[in-house]
Amino acid sequence: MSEKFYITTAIAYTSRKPHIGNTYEVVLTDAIARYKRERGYDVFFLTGTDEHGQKIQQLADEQGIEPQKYVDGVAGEIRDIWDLMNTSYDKFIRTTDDYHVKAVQRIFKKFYDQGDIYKSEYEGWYCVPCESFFTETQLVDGCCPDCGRKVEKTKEESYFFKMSKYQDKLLKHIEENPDFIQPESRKREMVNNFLKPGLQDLCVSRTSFKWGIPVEFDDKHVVYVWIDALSNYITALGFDGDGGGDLYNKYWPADVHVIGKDILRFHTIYWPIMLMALGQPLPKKVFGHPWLLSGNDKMSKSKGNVMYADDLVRHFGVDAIRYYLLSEMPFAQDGTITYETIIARFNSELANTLGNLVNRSVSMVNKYFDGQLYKNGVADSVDEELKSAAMEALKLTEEKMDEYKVADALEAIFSLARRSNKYIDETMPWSLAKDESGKERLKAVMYNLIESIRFIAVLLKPFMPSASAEILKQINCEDLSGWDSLASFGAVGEIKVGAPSALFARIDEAKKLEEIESEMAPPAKDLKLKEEISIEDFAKLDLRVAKVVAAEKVEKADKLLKLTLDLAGNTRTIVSGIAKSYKPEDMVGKNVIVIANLKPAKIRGVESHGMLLAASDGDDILVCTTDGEIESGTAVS
RNA sequence: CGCGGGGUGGAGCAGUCCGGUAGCUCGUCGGGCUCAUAACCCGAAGGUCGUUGGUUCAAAUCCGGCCCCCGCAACCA
Repeated sequence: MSEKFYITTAIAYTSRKPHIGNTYEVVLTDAIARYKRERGYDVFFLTGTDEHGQKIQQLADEQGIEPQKYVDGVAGEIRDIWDLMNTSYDKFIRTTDDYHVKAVQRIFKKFYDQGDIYKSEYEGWYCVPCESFFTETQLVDGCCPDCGRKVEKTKEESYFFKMSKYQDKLLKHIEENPDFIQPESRKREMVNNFLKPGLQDLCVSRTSFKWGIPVEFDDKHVVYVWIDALSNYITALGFDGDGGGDLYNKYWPADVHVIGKDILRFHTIYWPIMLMALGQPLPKKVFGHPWLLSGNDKMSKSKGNVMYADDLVRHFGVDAIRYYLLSEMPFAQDGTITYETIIARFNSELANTLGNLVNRSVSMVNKYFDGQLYKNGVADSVDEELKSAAMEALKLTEEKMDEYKVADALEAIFSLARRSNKYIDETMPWSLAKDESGKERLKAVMYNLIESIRFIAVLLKPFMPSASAEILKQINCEDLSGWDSLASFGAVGEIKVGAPSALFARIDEAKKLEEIESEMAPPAKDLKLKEEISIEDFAKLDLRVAKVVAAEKVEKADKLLKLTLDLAGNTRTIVSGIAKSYKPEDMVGKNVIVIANLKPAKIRGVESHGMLLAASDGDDILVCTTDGEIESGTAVS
């Protein structure tokens, strides 16, 4: 019986359509899953969606529909994208699935019954207009991160999980299993930041929203994300709170959880502790992959740099995007994606190196031998070199994939493609074809070339399934496409190859960019205006021009600048949350617009007399200024 | 001194654990070839390996100081 291999992605949150960065995870996991299947493992590949939470309730409310209907829509969209990317998951779990809900309720109850969960109060900051809780660190300058208004300290009844009870056991586990957290650098982060200082108890229920799995024995509460979402890895296999059926017994523990580096803490601390509390074995490995950045920035809606899988696939094709994602991402550092780099890699690697190799080779076999391949003993030293390059590519691909270094594995395969191109130049088939005396040698050359291409195609299966199949079809080797057929170079028989056709047509960069540009005209956004006000309301604001005469950072506050302003000879101090975007020296001499009659407030111990106007998209802040010089103190209306 | 990562030819990375000719892909320039998707092959230019001190016969690599960038900082899924 073959060895089992259980691999999972994190479940995707159904708040909105996932972007290409989110999609990367499932493609990466798919490549590993497909590779393991090729190697003969009995693979179970799980993915799915996380569908509960306040945010979803809010989004559904905004659209005036039931949360269930909302998540049905988004989950469908996510699944469509996963399918579009040709991912080979065995199960797609949704946290709103019946069996999951029931199992989570039992798990929660079990924790409570055995004393791991207790009821207490969760202290947080509450924004009344937004009806939302925030933690200290979420606040922006001490105000609501959504609306910018004041928040008040509030208590909410909550259930807590006693994390500290298991921390020593977990620390021991991590130290005894050096491969548990990958990459290694993340492990240090987890251990030093969280485990060594001692774990705080984790809040595992909420009363402030309803869209979640109800706590059976206390229906005011819903299970908060951790227990709900993380449990999916076992409930998907049929774990029901105490044990599971055949699937669970066969596949658990997971061989690897593939997740984003941002949620590593939940998977390497909270999840193992939950499993310990359940008396179940821990996953063997947690791999926190890096982020895919758009240019130099994190993809975010406000930056307008979000890319989606379906758009990219429409322009470049599924396998080209799979290839880009898998080859571009380093193992432990963030990767980047731009249209320019996609096109550059597409042309140089897919079209030139790989596509053209297949095309020129198949063309020659057709041209010289009417497509017929001959196996004869004629050999030269360059043949040996090609052969060992093929065996080396196989060996390297396996080595790298066993460490999940997917980009390195692809590089090894393309290295064989480059070597094969070189082989053509070394053997000069066109020259051999010129007279009869070269024919026997030419047969051998064509044979070696096609065999090398077959190696490439088989090796590419986990990464680019369709392109691989297309190559195998062109060389008529669909029956010789198993990984085990690579055991020796020379397995292909005296077959007849098919007709050549371009695998990846070169892209005209300027033309393609223009095409993309014209499509990108963004649709008008919903401005979500606040309620209408009268001119009298506006007149209450006293806006003035002020000149910044001095600026300094506020101590122990990353985001705050203390500004000294001049208003027609009057000096006043304003504290402003702009330090992330402006250095103190940038501000000096600038004209700014201030609300001059705002009630003074103390921020980080500094009295602030007014507020300056600035536009912010959440990350970048730009202060409002005057379009030229004007006397300070001048009214603005 | 909160924790962690990074700083290597124009771009992106490897090499650093286990000191000893600085490697790969792309780009640029020159040459070759014509089977092929103006592609492929060869060659060249280009780097004080962030900075500074130390250890050593020898430092990108080991040790110390400093500078810059990025992530995380606990319940934002």
